[in-house]
Amino acid sequence: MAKAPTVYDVAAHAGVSIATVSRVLTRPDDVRAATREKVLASVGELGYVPSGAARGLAARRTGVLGLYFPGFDAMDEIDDAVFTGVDDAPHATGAELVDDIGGAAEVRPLNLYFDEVLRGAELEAWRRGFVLMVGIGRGDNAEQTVRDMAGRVDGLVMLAQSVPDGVMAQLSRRVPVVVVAGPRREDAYDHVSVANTEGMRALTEHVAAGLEPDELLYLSGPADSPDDAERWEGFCQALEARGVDASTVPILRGDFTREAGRRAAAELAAGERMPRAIVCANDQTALGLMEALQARGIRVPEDVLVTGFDGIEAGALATPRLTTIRQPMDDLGRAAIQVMARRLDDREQAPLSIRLPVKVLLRESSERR
Amino acid sequence: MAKAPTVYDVAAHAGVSIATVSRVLTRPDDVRAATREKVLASVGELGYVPSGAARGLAARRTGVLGLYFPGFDAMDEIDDAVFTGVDDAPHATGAELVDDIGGAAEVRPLNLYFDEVLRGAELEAWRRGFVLMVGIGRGDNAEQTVRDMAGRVDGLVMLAQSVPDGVMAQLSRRVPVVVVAGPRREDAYDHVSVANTEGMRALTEHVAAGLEPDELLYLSGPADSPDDAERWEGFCQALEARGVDASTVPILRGDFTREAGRRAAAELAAGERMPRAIVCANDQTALGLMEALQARGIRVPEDVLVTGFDGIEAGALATPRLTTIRQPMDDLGRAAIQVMARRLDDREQAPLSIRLPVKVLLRESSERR
DNA sequence: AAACCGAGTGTAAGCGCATACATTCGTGGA
DNA sequence: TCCACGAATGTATGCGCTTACACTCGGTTT
Repeated sequence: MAKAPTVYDVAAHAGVSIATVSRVLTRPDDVRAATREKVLASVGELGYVPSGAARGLAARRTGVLGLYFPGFDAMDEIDDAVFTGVDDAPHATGAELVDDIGGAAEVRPLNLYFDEVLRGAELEAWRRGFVLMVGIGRGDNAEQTVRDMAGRVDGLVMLAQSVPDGVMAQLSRRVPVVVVAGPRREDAYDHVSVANTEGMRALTEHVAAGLEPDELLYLSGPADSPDDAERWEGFCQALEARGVDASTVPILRGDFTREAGRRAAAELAAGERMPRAIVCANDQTALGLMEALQARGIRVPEDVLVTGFDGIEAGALATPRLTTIRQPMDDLGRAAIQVMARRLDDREQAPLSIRLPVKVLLRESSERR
Repeated sequence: MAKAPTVYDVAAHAGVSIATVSRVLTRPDDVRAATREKVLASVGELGYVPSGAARGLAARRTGVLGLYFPGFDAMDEIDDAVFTGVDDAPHATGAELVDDIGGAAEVRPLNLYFDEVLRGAELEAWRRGFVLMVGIGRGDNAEQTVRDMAGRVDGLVMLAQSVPDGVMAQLSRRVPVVVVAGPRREDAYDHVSVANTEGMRALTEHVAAGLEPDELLYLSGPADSPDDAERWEGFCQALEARGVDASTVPILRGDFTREAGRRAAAELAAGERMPRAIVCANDQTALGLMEALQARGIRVPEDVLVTGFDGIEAGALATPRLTTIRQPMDDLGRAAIQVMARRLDDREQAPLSIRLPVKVLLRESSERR
């Protein structure tokens, strides 16, 4: 790795000017075939790889799109404490036998979310000749991370609420910003989200059919989640379409974790009566709830119907399988990149707001018997 | 988004030279406190975000690390066909009710692999002040993708076998390369992998204890997989340590898919006798095998023990829960970045080869009753 | 008081490419 | 044969930074 060759080296080697080398690499058709071959041969021989930095600087476009997610601080601190890594154990190797006595792994929903959106975004970016840069906000320099990214990309796709509004406004002065999964809001950004409200409304209409309002229970997510707000809105719409005042329906506040579902089960078991159907704001909570209910001898769906939201794999593997709403997370990522591409084509057009449809998956956990 | 401010704008606004602005941003301690405050105020006021391209070009370091994986071509073509996206349905929204009659989703192992490694790598990169760029090789311009990345990063972490050796050699002339999960091999690159062999050896010793060689069966992966080769090696070692010639053990060749497990079950059911224990080269295959065996009335583990390799979540949710080997994929990503950081510190040091330990998770699918 | 010193700041030279513009080449028509 | 004109190539500039080096200035040292 002595010293990477530059355009100058290639030009000299091929006996042409650097402009010709550059053209061969960016618009090959502008160069005579014979010249092109000569240059390409030199490129191959020297192992020339153009500098992205120089390209970006000269062309004022980097060909890179950024994908930024907020992270959970707590999770990373735990990881830090456990990990020893290369320096501590350079020769660590071997295998340890462990009697795994079970307890389902707590899957972190945001991660799954992240994974799928990322995959979709990467695919679409690739199709359009972009490279993806990913960043997860962490700790108090989260803002620094996203600023860094903003300086290196042609456009920034951000999960909603991942940075303060003021910061986002500043970043958007430098690069176009597409907001993913945010609340419906009138602002200057392009938005891509899923039909949270419509999905929950359809599911609720199905599940609550024939039930009195007080036979229902809504197990919510954290109060500051726009996702939860939209789902709750859908829940309310379904009831109000039947002329029911949604505020009469009992609600239990959770936080999207499995544990929240377990707590809710405990609370319900201790109370005087059990609802006939429990609509949960996400799958993790619904799974925790089912598990804890069943542990107390309460049957799903015979005694109580349970539904979730997200469509995580564990829901399909649970017993009974969990009725839920599948969000097309990978499409979310793809759509975000598509919207970004459109924005980069024409920076003046009015902000776009895309809403992707969801699928309500009816499974055994909500089956009337 | 009129025109992004540059150092010159900030310098003029703060009444200093561009060198001072640059210093405030890169080595704040070299600047008098009063000056620093003045500059930072201007930065804030103007919403200045430094250009990564210019920085990279001038400093000869980009602060970006690349993570490159090969992809499955087939998978992406399918996605393409299905996806409509923004342009086709700009106002698509709503919810569709679907009776989900089941059939476990086929989880694509490489994706999970990718997700976890990525997560670990991102975490470690962040801790060290790097940003991550991700790329998945696809189609015939896969080489172009990775070349592009190489031009934009300070170092490239690549999954083994993702590009031809020649290409990798060329790339490594430009940036340091760390190979993840590759075969043990003497070459000029840094390597990070998991203890495939040791893990499979430990598991086999446990499972095969007290069994005759012909009561065993090995259900392998594809012939060209270095992972499979290493696992097979561990399997053999375990037997040979007991003085058994591993070549006398029956073997069935699969390809890491669930379907391969189902096929194997059919084949075994049609044959004259059933082994007492089946060691599979990965979890997907093991799960497909268990499922198809049980569908034929063959009980696991009462009639036959089954083990996997990977530690995917579905294995913990299966009935019975699948004995397997958990690879620390996220640690793999983290270690790769650590090794890269070390390499960037000193480019002359001898190539490192790290091997991370695995955990053998003993669960019900291999429990003697 | 002269010479010296170091902290703080400014000046200017690139980094490696894309591209506007200038120049040369090749070709066909007169 | 010569000229015109488009195609192919070369020249030169600047993208927005970092950084080596030069410079200023107040405070020491002798």
